[in-house]
Amino acid sequence: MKELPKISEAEWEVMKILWTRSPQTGNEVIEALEGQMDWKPKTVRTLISRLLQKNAIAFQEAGRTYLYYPLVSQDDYVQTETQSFLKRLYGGAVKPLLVHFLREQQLSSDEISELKRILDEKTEEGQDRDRRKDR
Amino acid sequence: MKELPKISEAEWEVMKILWTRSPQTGNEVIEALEGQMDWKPKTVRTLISRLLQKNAIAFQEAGRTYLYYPLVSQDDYVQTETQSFLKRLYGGAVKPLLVHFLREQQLSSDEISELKRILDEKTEEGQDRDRRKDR
DNA sequence: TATATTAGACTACACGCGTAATCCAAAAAT
DNA sequence: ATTTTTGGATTACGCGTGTAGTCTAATATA
Repeated sequence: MKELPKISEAEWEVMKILWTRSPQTGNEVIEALEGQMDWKPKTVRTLISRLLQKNAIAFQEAGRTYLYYPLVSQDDYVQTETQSFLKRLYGGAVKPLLVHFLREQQLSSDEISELKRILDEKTEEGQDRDRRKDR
Repeated sequence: MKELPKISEAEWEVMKILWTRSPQTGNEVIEALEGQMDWKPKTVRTLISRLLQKNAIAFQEAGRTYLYYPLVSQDDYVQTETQSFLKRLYGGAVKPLLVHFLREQQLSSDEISELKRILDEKTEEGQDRDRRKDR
């Protein structure tokens, strides 16, 4: 897998805007963040510049202005970040986190059912793998 | 809940040492990190100082040297960090993360069984709550 | 055409962090 | 007693980040 540029917390907000819709002009991004982030327009433009430098986004020229769009997918991002987060806090072991969350979180019956269904699928795969490799 | 001091990644390594055993002298901490982190002793001492300033740890004097111990619990920490991580990446929604991990991770049959058991418990609680509040 | 506006480029600046080195007083060693 | 070692305090320094402000060239406006 390729190296994803490191995106800071503030930059992340900009990325979210561009992930939900793109391409957008700087002003559109600024507007989208308004009232939500309480940032001066210049601040947003700085963040955009930094994301450009990091190759997290790019632009096409549209007359006198630029249309920005993401170069990395949110999924890739969430994936990698989650991985490193887990490593840091849970020593890479996913189960403790899962246990923690299954226990602590408010989950609706529907959600619980869905999670169980997923686990059932995993059980089958697991047995499959066990047969092939572990025994 | 009280405010937990912000602990950086490097500082976290020091905290882990003190969480597994405390109190410890600076040298003990340095030794415990040796070979694992490739930090100069002075670096570790800097981290210790910063943790003191942040009130993440404290010490008792023992003759000419100090014995350091944590002031915050690892559990509290993991909890808060996880919370803010989730908020940042998953918009606070836990289910997508759970789905993601249940799907992607290698889990043993035993682990899967345990997770299912937990979900079963939740189902009961959920029905309970439903009876009391939702209907 | 002269002027005001504006998008993007460049500059600013303090604070946290990673990564130490230097300084100093007290203890250990000679 | 003098010298060496050492734990802790203080200082260093470059990079990333949050949070903008200034500069400039082009465009919109009067």
